[in-house]
Amino acid sequence: MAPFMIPSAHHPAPQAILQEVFGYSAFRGAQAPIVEHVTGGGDALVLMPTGGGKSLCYQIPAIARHRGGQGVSVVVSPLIALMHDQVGALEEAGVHAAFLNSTLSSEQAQHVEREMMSGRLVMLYAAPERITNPRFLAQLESLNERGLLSLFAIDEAHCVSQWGHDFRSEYLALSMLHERFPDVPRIALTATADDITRADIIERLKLEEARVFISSFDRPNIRYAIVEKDAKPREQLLRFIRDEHEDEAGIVYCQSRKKVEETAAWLESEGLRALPYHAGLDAAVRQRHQDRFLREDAIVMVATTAFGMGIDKPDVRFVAHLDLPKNIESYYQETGRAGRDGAQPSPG
DNA sequence: GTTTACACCTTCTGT
Repeated sequence: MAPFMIPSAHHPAPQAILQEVFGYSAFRGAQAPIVEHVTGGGDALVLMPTGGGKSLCYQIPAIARHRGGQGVSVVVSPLIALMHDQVGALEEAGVHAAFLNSTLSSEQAQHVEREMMSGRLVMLYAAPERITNPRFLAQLESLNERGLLSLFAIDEAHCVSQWGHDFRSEYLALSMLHERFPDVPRIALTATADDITRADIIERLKLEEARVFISSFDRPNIRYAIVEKDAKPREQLLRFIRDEHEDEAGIVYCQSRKKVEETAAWLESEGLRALPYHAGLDAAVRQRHQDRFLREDAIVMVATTAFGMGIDKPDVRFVAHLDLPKNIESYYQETGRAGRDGAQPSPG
């Protein structure tokens, strides 16, 4: 048997949870020191690329601390779809997790709140708008007074920097978690963080005391190429797809909804299976297009930035940008959706 | 200059 980690006085060994709950025999990369640090009550900022196993970095501490009698971990998540995915996977693994969001009926929400307030729940997922709501904060206070508020995990923490300043201001209000619950440890995680974003997350979330864990962001199977636009960029794109990615799945990013629709329609008229995706489309249409992209082969998704977070398709073979992304992190984040399976793609 | 999402159960009137 491999050497095992020495469990702390109060928590079961993380390694045992990894094996028993998730079925893995060993931690990858920096997971082990992160899990140990957070389980022991330390704050952390985790920068780990797509596919690096970020979720386990807070889920295993949450389980360990719950088993150690420390109660409920609260996970801040930006999207309802992400909450559904995570909670579904945890329940399948036999972990008592739930979300609170606007898709629940009031009866369902009350049930989740009872599970939370009793301390039976291991992990509760919610959006920052819910977390910073006064009624919800009062519930957290009550939980904390009884020693049953175990951990805050801020998932996709680049949203603090990306959205907090204008689009979703509640992201900035998350700093209150530290002020109101100074003894509850916090872990923030993201796959996107250059120096500026990282400093902004630390400042906005008041994570100055947190230990920072930075994994390598090199994705060796991704090739980056910048090509000068010629007079007809759409035809250039079509040649790129036909010549280099015939019958393969890929994503084409455009800056505006209008350009998404025009480009998708044009590619389709040229015989490709292309679908548009942006936030102005009907929810049912968005869902249908996303499902087709995930399930079928060789779909080209033409999208705004609305498409991407939480998309876990292993065989995306190219990510093309018809317009320049706003900044380098956006570009890195968007191209990062290619080649999750490790095979050789070639984004442009 | 564009594009990104969550949550609210809050009011008024005439019968």
